[in-house]
Amino acid sequence: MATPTKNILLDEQLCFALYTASKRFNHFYADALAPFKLTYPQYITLLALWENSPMTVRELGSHVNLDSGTLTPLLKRMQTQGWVERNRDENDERQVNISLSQKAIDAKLDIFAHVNSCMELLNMDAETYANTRDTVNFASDRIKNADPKKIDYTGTEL
Amino acid sequence: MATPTKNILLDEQLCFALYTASKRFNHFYADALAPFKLTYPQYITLLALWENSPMTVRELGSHVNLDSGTLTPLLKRMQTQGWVERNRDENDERQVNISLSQKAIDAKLDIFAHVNSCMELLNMDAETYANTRDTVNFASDRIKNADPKKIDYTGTEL
DNA sequence: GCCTAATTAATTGCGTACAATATACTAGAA
DNA sequence: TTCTAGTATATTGTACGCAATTAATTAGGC
Repeated sequence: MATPTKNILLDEQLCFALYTASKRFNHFYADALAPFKLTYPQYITLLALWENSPMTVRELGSHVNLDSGTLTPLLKRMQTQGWVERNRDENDERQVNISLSQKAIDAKLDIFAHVNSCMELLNMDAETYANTRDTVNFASDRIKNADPKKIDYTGTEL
Repeated sequence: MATPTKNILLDEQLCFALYTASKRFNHFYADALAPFKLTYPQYITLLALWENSPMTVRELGSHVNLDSGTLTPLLKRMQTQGWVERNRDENDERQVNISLSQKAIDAKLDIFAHVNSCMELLNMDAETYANTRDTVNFASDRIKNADPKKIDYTGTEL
């Protein structure tokens, strides 16, 4: 007798919970960042740069987990809007150094204050917030280290 | 004396944890679904249809949280690849009914079996998996109900 | 110095996401 | 019936996200 295949229900999937929550946060930040005309990926790019500027495109990408295919056009838009500057490295012309503009340096505290105000709407105490984040990061590590390419497909040909 | 603004560090943000985990799952499923030439959004569309077919575009969208701007082209690609059929409703021609193709009905158990095999790579027992999902969904509800448009920006003009 | 392998960004192509708009159709009021 | 408000999908425009490729530059071996 064949082993019955375990059913998969959409609303029970962790992937779908993460996918939905991530999109909702994207929408949340779209509204929260509207006064600054920033998108969510642009905001996390600024967060990374506020911690460490300048960085090469590669370094920046390793912090925000995005590659040059995403970052290059994103950074060009941010440059157009005056948030960052892009300069070829003088010593190694393969590299492009991304640095904060004065506007970005000046706006930091205003953005932090406004985002912090918006975050209070979540009604999550610091402990719940931290526990949730740690739980997500725990799962995230597991996902990162799993490689489905190792499992070869043995079912019917398409 | 002014209140000091609370600092915001990228790696401490729940939004970034969710954003990263969601992207990693997307990558995980890209590999897991490669034998079937399905993307992750296409897969959750199939999950919804396997539970209930046919559905109108609108009904489907309410299950997977996507609007027609995303679904219309996605469903056209899935139709081209033989996963779904699209038919105008005879009674109400505004609606388009999306139904599973025979190929999708036949492939269901093969896809479930392969995805389940891949999921074992996560090394998460059922309880941890369920707790993580519930924790994410709890936060997701909070994010959904928060509306940053209610907070007006009082900082410096841009 | 000269050739080759490695490194870094940029580009290309495809597939989402979603706001805003347009189009087609339906149903209800006058 | 005709006008109108509402509904359902499609289209348009902008911005990711990432695999794959290309182009430019650097560094290492000889």
